[in-house]
Amino acid sequence: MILSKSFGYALRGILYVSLMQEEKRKVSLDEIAGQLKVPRYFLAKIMKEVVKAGVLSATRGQQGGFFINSNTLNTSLTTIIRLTDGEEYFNICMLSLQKCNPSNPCPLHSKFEPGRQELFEVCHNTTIGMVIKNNKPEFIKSISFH
Amino acid sequence: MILSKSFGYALRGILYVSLMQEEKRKVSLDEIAGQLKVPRYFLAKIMKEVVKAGVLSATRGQQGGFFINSNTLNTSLTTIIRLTDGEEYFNICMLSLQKCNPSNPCPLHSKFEPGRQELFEVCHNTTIGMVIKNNKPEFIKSISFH
DNA sequence: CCCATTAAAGACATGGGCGTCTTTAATCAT
DNA sequence: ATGATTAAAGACGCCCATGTCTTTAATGGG
Repeated sequence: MILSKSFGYALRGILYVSLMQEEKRKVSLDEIAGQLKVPRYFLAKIMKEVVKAGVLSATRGQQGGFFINSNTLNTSLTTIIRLTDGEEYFNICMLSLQKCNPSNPCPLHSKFEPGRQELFEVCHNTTIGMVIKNNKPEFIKSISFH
Repeated sequence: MILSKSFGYALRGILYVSLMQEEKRKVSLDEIAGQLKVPRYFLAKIMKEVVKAGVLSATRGQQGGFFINSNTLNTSLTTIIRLTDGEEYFNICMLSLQKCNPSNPCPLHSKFEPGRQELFEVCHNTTIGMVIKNNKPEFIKSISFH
């Protein structure tokens, strides 16, 4: 697995809430999990972190739920990866060598660098808002199919 | 983790054996694990698979150990990844969507494709022999440091 | 032939990602 | 106010990658 399952759940959850927000309504955990066919309780944990990080907002109680805030659409994929896959994700050596770094590289460091850099750039330059922009009719379906 | 720890252990083990082979000698598991500072018993399991796949050869008994064969230097990184991270590694959707594929892509499929392709190409086009070629004096050290 | 040595094979333990359930706290409709 | 609804928080279990140990089988030295 290049990225964790948690990342997929988090991103899809955020995208779903952002899409629904066009209708100015809050979205409950049950709705998200149901629509995206994602394990409800597990998603709850992840969404809690997403809210804690300020990427989404949420209120409890009747008519409560998740909703976007001023950060949401500007959030980059790297921000989400940091939440779900850890701060160090982008620095871990492909050979799992702790001391590998640009100034003390492993034998494959330079080989892997372009691909890793490309993936990082894409994640860094892609925001939730940009993904939402490409608003195909089947968008919900495309993040719901199992 | 982009690639498993097992991949790092396998690759480093294969590289070590290949380097020692220049002195025409077999290498024991104890030597590999000791030199590379890798969990001995865990490495044993991985090396068994490496031998079973034909990437290295091995004999038991006194003066036994691991040694290279006609496949070793031509083995690509993708072959090793297939052993340690599974056949499907290169096809898994970044959002963990099972039905995501080029003809039914997730919203980020095309974004991730160039980076993934780059990594795949590098792995596919890089062989053990090519890595050995860049034979710096500190090569052993570079795959040994923890 | 016998024994030390070595990889192969299999049993078992651990840790973290993943998943489920229960309890608590907040919010709103009534 | 009260109760239904909702997210937050925490306890618990499962599975698989990782790691350890023991037993078995093969090989070569003496």
